[in-house]
Amino acid sequence: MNETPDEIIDDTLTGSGLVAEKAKRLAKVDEIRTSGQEPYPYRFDRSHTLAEVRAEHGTIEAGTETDVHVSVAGRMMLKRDGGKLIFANLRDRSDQIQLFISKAVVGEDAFVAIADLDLGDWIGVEGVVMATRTGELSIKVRSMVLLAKAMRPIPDKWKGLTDTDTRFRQRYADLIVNEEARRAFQIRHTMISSFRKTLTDHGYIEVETPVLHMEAGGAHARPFITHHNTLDLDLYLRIALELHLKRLIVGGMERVFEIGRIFRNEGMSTRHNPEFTMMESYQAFADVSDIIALTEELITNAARDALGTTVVDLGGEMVDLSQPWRQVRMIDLVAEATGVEVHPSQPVEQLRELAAKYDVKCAPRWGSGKIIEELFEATSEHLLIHPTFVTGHPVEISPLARVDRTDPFLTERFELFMVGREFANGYSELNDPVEQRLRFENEQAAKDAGDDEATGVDEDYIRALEYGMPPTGGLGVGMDRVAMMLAGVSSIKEVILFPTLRPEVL
RNA sequence: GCGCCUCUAGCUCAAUGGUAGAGCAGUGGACUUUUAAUCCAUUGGUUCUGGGUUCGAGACCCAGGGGGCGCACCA
Repeated sequence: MNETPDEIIDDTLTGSGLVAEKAKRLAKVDEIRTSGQEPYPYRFDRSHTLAEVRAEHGTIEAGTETDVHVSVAGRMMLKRDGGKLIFANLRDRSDQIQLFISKAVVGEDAFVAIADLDLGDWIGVEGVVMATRTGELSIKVRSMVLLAKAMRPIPDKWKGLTDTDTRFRQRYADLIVNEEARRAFQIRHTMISSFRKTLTDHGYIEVETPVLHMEAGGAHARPFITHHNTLDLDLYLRIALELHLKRLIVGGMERVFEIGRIFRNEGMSTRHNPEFTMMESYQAFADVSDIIALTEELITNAARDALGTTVVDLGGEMVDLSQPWRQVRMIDLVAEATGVEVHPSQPVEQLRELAAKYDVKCAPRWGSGKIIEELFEATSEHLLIHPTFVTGHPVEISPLARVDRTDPFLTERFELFMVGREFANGYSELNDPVEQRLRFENEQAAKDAGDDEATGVDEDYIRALEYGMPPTGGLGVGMDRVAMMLAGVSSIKEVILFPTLRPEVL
């Protein structure tokens, strides 16, 4: 190396790779500091969001200028330099508006500073609202301050980012350039806030229960295991919200819900992320029929709030959610699909034979109820495009649900399906502590037999039930899937800001 | 975990086994009503990594890595 450091710097400053680009922008920051300006000021007072500017003045006549002064802030997304006149596009969260920068108005120094901005820089401007000759609403800039210098170039100004790896790893960059990504997360936000409103309107109160569990109960799933040092105790990240929320019903809170992250140590796919968001709600004195009605209301309201319509695209078919949703028993769907009547009271051998016809492989310990569910999944689930409440799940696969008041082999339970996917699950809650203990013991037996998704006996939960839980209806909704449905996307990663990915090799 | 596809400039994409290119971004210049501004000039490469075949590899082969899709898993 016989180059002097100066020569090296000169070299990077004349190149245009990423390293050179960053070096140029760092040099600009130095220049700004040298000139007595602050490249990263602490705050900026804005008078309007861009959407407010548009709402208040969007209709002014082409070629006119108001005397309305505004201060706005955002990221500079485009710049069209015209010698003594610069047009730039400024974007904030709410909207995008054109900036009209005239050398004669801002003066020589400010004009040079603006011309020297890079796409992606955060700026605040003060000026008057106007419309150009072509009618484009603009802000005639009188002064500009840099709010934060961008060191890296933003991705392609009109094709955005397409590489899914980069989009999910660098979500910040995705959000800067991809309008659809911003839209999906706006829909997700509106949906969640709609759920909160519907529930609180019904007298529910929002609670928070532990993420760290002694026993990973409330669902069948492999848990993540972690360790608490002080207690020297292995703990599980929750796989469901259910058991703690029902303890609160025992405590007399009557109507509770939680929207929370749960964790399942299982495969990842377009529909599965290891951590995802569940909404669970429990209502004293209610049964499954009340919960079915609530579920319809929650999802229909969410569509109306997030999309402005109850008509949604379900796998290419436009469906009005405000129409009544179908209810059908799981055993009836299986009978419909196979032409054979099925019931969990049947001998397991009969169902095994039927399962074999449909290529459903049965584990030796499965009973009739579990096989019926597998048959349902193999033959019927994927056909349920329109919203459908599948009801009457066998007792064997529903350890926390109450037995159907007319059929001791079934439970008062439903799962909601749309586009062939499960969205929600609810039931009349089992509140008899003696029966609950028996159900847990069956689970324990399955666990002992090697089922690593089965749960053990939750003694504290039994103790809670022994204090008395009123009749209760409960619900669980996979919020990510509702968001996917409303946003019209086919991958769960499109509605999770930072989906789980393998570590990046830098 | 298995199968198929994919990875080239900051971004979006090209390139019969034969000198790695374009558009945007960047840099220099012209322009006071642009809209992905336009026009002229121009810089920029570990072709994911490591091996191999070949006179010659971005391309073909092997191994590894990231991602996508499908299957499995997910009551």
